Amino acid sequence: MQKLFSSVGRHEWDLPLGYIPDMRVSGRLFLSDSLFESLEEGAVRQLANVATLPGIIGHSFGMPDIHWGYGFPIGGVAAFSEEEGIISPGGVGFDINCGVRMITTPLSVSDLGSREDIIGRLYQQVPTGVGSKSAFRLSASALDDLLALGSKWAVSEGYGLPEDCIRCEEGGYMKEAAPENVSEKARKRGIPQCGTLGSGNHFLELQVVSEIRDHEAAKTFGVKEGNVCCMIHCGSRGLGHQVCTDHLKTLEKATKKYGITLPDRQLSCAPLTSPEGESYFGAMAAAANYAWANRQIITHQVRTLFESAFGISPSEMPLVYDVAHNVAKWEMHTIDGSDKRVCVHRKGATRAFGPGRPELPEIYQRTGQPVIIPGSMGTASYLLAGTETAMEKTFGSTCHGAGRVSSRKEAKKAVRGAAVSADLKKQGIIVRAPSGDAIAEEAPEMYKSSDEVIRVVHEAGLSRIVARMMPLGVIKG
DNA sequence: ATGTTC
Repeated sequence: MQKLFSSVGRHEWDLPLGYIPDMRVSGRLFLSDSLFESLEEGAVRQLANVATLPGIIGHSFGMPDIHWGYGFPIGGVAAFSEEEGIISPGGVGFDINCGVRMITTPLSVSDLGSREDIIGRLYQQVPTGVGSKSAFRLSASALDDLLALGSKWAVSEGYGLPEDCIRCEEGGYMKEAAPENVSEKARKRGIPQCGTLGSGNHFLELQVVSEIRDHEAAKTFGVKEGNVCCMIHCGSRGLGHQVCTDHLKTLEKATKKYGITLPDRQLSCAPLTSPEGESYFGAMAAAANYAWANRQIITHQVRTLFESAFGISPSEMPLVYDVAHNVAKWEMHTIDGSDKRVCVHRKGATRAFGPGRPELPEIYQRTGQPVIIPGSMGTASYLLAGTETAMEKTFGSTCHGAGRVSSRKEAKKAVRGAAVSADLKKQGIIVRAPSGDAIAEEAPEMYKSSDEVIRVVHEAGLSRIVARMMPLGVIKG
């Protein structure tokens, strides 16, 4: 695959116009030589397919964790102009605003006591698994407020601290949310699931900060070596999935209506200025808000448990940041020397805004935004900072994690959950999940190393390593 | 990712 590309910088490669017909811009892939070995032809094809979409600006980008997805590659980034551009659910993903947040604690590993005990209590507190339901009751009118205001709604209901919201992208909610564009079916799925983790690679993990690489930024982010922290990775559950399904149907028709020709029907889309495009945007934003509220309520559950287990107050467990890695957003970017409003799709990619961006809270103005990249189960996670280079090269974007190397089906054939758990326990890592299969599918060896993906984004300048965290215990769906 | 195939 590598010979298709030309080198244009450190770990930076160009997929030229003409790889497939009708590309409007070239592809731009960030990858090391060793990661090229596992690059799928299908993902390259998808990178090129995205480059044919109307109104695309700059390049169709692939992050080093790129892999084959629905329509767009996972690890894909594309920005579209306000005038000519489109919006596509394939560029967001089914799990709208799947994302990650990180909370610090003042505890050291020895303060935790029995890891089995605390992980067991977290497992009881936070429902996990496919179709899991929350003890938390949400009325239909509360759901409307939640869809409009995300984390801000959750905090106003008492599930968090006021400063939590400013430590989320968008302040914890997208103002463009249009709850009225979320179907009854999606609402029905969403009502019982708020405050639940879901399944697959979603997790809640206790980690220890094992290494600090940038002491100044770590201090600003409130991260200390040897301290325990908590990482939460989840999304918009059945509600977001249903929003995607519903709008794919209308956008498939809209694609025809507006005379857009596509190399792949999974790229169904509509002009950003069309009623269909605007309707999806509003529904997507509402689903994104659901995901922020979901992560906020889970945060509250964790803080409540830690308060009773260790006697520490919620304010001693501040949020470092909350990042979205499946979403499309309006952002201002400098293009050919002038500021332009563009719609940036990040699908399995994380915003990595550098210092001085007005979207960032005052505390992170000098460092750039915290970028949270989870590892697979049992492997390191990273905290990084956004950079000026990301602003210049990738519309302020970086990777989102380590990609799979084996399918879920292959994983279940290859390993047994009990054996994976036993192996991790030998390393001192406790795992709780509703089924053995859930653990087998997520076994560390079924994923690429996050270390290599992180090395590429750091060396390419798309973000800067601040700290590395190792898992202590994890609950999975 | 997902009431794991309306």
